[in-house]
Amino acid sequence: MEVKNNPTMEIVILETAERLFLEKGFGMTSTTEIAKEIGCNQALIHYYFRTKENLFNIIFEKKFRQFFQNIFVVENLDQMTFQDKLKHIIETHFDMVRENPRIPLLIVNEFSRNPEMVATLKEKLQGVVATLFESLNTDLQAEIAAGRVRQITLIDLIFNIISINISLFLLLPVAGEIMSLDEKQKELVVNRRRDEHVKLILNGIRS
Amino acid sequence: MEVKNNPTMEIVILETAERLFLEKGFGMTSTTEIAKEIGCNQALIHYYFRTKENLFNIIFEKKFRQFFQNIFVVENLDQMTFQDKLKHIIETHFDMVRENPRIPLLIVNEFSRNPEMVATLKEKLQGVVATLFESLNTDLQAEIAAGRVRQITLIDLIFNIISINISLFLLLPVAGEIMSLDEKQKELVVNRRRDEHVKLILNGIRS
DNA sequence: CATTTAATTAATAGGTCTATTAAATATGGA
DNA sequence: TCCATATTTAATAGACCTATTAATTAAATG
Repeated sequence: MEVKNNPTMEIVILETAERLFLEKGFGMTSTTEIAKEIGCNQALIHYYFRTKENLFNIIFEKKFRQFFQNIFVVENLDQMTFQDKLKHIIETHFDMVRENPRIPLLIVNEFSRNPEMVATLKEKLQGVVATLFESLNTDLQAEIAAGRVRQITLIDLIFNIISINISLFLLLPVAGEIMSLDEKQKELVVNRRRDEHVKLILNGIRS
Repeated sequence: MEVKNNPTMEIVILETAERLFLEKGFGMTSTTEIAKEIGCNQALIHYYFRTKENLFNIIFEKKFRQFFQNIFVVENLDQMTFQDKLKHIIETHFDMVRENPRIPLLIVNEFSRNPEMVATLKEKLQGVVATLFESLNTDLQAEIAAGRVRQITLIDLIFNIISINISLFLLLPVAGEIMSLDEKQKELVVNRRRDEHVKLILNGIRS
């Protein structure tokens, strides 16, 4: 017996399911539809992943990690000023969300369907971002002590960044429709907002 | 023949359906479940509302209007400074979202299920908020001209307010779970964030 | 080539969902 | 009270969904 390990079909299923789950959510996506999209037999989904729930959980966990592990990617920020660090963090986070605009919706929706899932996953993330946050907090406290930044907790600052970035991509489809924007105009808005987010956060914490 | 017009059951159905649609979304809520929750026969849902889609649309339209018509409730702001007006608007909007924390999720989800619905509804809202925005824009331009506020469009300012307010309530369930907050602690966070949002927006537009 | 294992499909059981229809029950007015 | 109308229920058609099983085809190995 040989381990076949031909992962192509398994990967095709994962990719197709990921796309559909992100587009339509768990409840509105059926294994029948995933199979039809691929052009294979519906039983094949269950052959590889047993249940729809299991398939979803694999994808959800991947997306959850992807979102939270890369929430703030930082390298070589040591010699920057606090302002420049922050600008870099905001922009990097913005770009990450732009590349994964539907993950926040997936997470929020999944949480109301199954809160235990998030509870389970959070334990696996403990300490991943802790070191960055610690270093950032040292900087923040120094800035506050120097009177260059108003009194604010790191958690609030981070919440501000995440909030403003993800809500843009949550709202953009609806806002674009209401304001009758085409794709080209939406792209312009996104680029303008990228600068605006930096200004808002940096100005917003001035003392 | 007499118009019976006993709306109690119709109202009970609407209220129950609204609660379930807000909790679980369109796809994960069945008419069977709505009926079971009420304790009536499932056919009754269809007797009053014909289809699940129709029932949902009635509720969605109501929630959509509720959210956008009251997006900025303003009365007697005339003699206030721009800063105080803005503070008042942010806090009023915050409180409205706090009372209706799941409407944004409903709207965002429904949009990806059926974009035409939002397109249809937007026409009915044209001009509702236009007058407020016009008056606010006059103030904003004056502040910018006076050098008290940096260069920013009204639309970006409004987007900032809506974004920061709604994302708090979108993220709070997940964030609360990740940070292991109980209901009491969550309430404290919400109150702290209310002040933080005012500071962030007001500081964030300083020149 | 023959045989074993893997991948894929066809068929289907069992469940739930939406929507309809016909029958039963309640209600209000003459 | 009796009748007409409104409300509610029981029953069910028809579709789709998840998951399993058995049969078929493909691939690998000796």
